[in-house]
Amino acid sequence: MADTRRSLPQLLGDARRWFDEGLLAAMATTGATPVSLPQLQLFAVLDEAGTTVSELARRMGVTRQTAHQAVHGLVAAGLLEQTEHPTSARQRLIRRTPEGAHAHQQAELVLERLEDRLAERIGREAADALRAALEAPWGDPPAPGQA
Amino acid sequence: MADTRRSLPQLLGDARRWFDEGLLAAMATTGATPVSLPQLQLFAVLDEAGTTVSELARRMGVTRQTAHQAVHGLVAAGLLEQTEHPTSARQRLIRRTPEGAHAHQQAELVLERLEDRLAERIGREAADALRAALEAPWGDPPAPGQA
DNA sequence: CCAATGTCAGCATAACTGACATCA
DNA sequence: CTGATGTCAGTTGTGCTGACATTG
Repeated sequence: MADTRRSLPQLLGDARRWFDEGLLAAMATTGATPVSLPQLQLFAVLDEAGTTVSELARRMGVTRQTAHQAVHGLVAAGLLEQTEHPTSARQRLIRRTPEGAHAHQQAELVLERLEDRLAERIGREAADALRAALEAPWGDPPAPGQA
Repeated sequence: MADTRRSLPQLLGDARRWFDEGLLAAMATTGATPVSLPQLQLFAVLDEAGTTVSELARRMGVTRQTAHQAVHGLVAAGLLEQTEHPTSARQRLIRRTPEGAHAHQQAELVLERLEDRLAERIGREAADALRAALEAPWGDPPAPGQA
């Protein structure tokens, strides 16, 4: 407590770790296919219809190559599959296998429970306010020159 | 928007990136000694009196070795120094050099400004609520067995 | 020819585990 | 002797950039 207060970045990091640890632990107990954190993140940006790797990369905010790597791992694990695009031969659709869909639902369920747990501990209003603040449009990080 | 809402971990990660990018950019323009992100994180857990590496590791939530590595880099950069512990010969105190103290203040100032900027964009109440929610005691991540 | 895509390969960073010497 | 500390070393994971073939 020597310091006035902990820095926001650090608090944000701790909060994220809280969720990540809970999620990983819960997924591990399901006994199913072990997934890494970035792979879970990839799941979060998937959609039902199927998507291309480039599109996934844009949604995750990483490069095509990074997304490709994550997809590759999940394909190898049998949770995703690549199918031919109906109209375009250069694009390949990424979709979940039945097992992948199951894991996906499992992960979303765990996340919901974690959020409920958090609400129990810090109060529903605080949890809602947290989500609201995070969902608000923050814009780009301020450039120092204009500060 | 196909999905109901983005996952909290992802939102938290984005928020953290927002601060990290702004902080790094601002620090870069000061022209001073270039610091990496983990090194900045290390600065955040320092105190005036001086601390041991093991203690810093505990505060950061990482292993002794990881903390040691970060300290080593900052010592090499001239921002930190290791001095002998007054009473114990096996412990070595980590303290800031004058230059390190300057960089530290600089970083804290930038962070304050970033938080103000955020308040301008999402509203003061939302920003305060965010900090309040993050500072609340979350406890340990829930174990899946008891869910 | 040009732009976007999917892919492979190499590199950098940052965390980890293992091991060991030192000292209370 | 035991435990905590500081340190060196190696390893793993995750992201990046560079390069190239393919296709619309």
